[in-house]
Amino acid sequence: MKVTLKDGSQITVEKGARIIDVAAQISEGLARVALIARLNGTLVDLTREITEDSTLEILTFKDEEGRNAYRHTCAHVLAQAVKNLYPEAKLAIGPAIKTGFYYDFDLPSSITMDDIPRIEKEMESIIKADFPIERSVVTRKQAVTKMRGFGEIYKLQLIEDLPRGAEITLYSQGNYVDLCAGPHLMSTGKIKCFKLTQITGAYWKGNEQNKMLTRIYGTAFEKKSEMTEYLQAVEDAKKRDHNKIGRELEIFMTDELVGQGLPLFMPKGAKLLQILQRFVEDEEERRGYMFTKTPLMAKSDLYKVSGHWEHYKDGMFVLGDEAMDDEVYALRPMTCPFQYLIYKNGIKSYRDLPCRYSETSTLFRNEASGEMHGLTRVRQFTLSDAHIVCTPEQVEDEFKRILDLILYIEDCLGIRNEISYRFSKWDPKKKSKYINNPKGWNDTQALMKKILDDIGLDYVEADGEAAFYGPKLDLQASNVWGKEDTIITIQIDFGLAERFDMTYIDENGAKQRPMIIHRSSIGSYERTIAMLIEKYAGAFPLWMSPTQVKVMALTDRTTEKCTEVADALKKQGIRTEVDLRNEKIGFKIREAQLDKVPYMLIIGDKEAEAGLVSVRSRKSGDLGTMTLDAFCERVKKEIESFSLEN
RNA sequence: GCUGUUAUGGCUCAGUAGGUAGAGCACGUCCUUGGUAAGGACGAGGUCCCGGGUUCAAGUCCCGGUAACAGCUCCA
Repeated sequence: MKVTLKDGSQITVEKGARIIDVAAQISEGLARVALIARLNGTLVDLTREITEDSTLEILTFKDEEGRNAYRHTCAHVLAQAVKNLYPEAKLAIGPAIKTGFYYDFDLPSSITMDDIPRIEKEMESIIKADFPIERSVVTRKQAVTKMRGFGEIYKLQLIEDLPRGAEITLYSQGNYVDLCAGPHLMSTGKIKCFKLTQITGAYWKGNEQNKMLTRIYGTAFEKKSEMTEYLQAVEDAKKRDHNKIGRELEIFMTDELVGQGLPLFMPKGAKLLQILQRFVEDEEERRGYMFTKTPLMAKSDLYKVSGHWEHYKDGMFVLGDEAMDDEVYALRPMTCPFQYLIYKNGIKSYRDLPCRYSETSTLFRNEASGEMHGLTRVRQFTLSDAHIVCTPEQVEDEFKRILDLILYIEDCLGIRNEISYRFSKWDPKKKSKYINNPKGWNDTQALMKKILDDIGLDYVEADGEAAFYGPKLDLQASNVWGKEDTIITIQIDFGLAERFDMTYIDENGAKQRPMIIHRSSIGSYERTIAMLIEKYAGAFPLWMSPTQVKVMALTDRTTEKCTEVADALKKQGIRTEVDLRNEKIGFKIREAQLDKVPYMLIIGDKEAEAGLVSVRSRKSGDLGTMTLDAFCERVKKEIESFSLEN
């Protein structure tokens, strides 16, 4: 048999040779690290035999697929251990995930982290026993009989869900048998090190109508050092958690008297928000946007026209009871309908388009109580929102302009590398969630795809993530917990212009239907600030630091001089604070460092006499003395260039 | 919303076995006038999240609520 390897080279093997033997034929070292293989494009176990001329790629822990098989096998070891310790436990599913693996169980009684050492110990002994892992292909009937025999009710449901004609395989190791597509390692002893990290609840099949099962998370590595490093990195990431340091740095707080998902911005946070808002609004104005300021609530009638009442009522804060014949109002969950009414105030000509309305818009969304998280998921937030009403021919150019603005803002914030792009489409199977106009969807999605491909954006497509009125380009970022959130979105709306009967008069005097693009530029200030806190661990770039310079007196002989210097800096527009307290300079510096103040100016008798300031940077420490003018120039240059260096 | 964990001075946390509470930091006063990440002394400060229950007695045990955290689900 001829086997073609990944590098193109060919080797000859005996018919029926197992892949592990082929690996050994290539090199002893490869056979040692081999985990699974890709045979003719399919992932298989190393025990699979070669029966025809084939292409073969041996996969190791360095390959994503190899790593997944390794961890998936570890999930089976976990399941075997749980079954040994809790024989009544029922198995659900147990896949590998990005950071490790999990397995879902239906347990007779709940377990806690205190039970973990026992389970880990049992896993150790399973690994030590080095059970060979065997794959067997069975008929549907055999699979059902076997799983029914074990009382594995969830596995039976999984078998039912398998499409007709699908190959059904069982994997066994010792006394443990699992319904599983594989592939797996050759034996349980191949697992070198693992750790169970968490126990939580999770719905069966991810559906909240179903029973809540017990999910045990874990991770596994080939080397202990790699695992320690990974666990340490997870710990370190948590130190950047905006929800922790955002409170410590007094950027925001919450209070149960106010309510869930309603953060209070403290002076530093409010300053940061103002800095970002001014930056965004100035840039938008430069790029041809007009600003509106519209009400935070409206009668339900408005949302009935827009379709939000039908598609989104549960997410709104409604005031007044329709059943009691009250006039019903609702806090606005979005800005669109308000700006559409402004557009409709007067007849629009094609000469008025594109019409770009922007608003720094406060919105209210009644998120479920378990969803709130720091500043990233809140019930009231402020979005840099805009709606561009344009002709169909202008959509492409406008879309590109929007993306250009967004990329500029990302660069200034220094977050461009943190962001990935998702093209969110509708799900034709869930028509009730969307405006039911398949042609509209297809046309708009095709247009959006063309634009994205033209720009050459690297994006992933996602079904069922669209807005109810059109497809979106979502800019996604992950937080320190590895959870992904939408930071910014651009949406092409083919539905609402019709609902609101928005028109423009074309060059021939005929009424036409415009297209609308919904977009944000910096996203919601809350969520973006959360992201910035985590990105910079609270040490914001100079241009957005709430306090840019702290002037501190060495002794009370220099208080006057310090005040003078601070006033001069403030006059230049540099955000400055003074520290005249009766404390040692080391103490004041320590406090300013912990506060992440970019620059500290220290003024003692020497400086006062020489007319200089002693400069310290939070990043590089003591920079020596210079004139105040020289310092000002340095700071201003850094601010104007949106430098991310300091 | 669901599962689990948690809730004690402004903050971070102790509190043993049910017997009305402690530390460090922060805060105030005083001493100290110090040169690039914590000088010293003294002092003030607590409805132990809220509401019920058990008990002679509840921060501690039980029930309900609220809020925070993690996961699930959701996120126009």
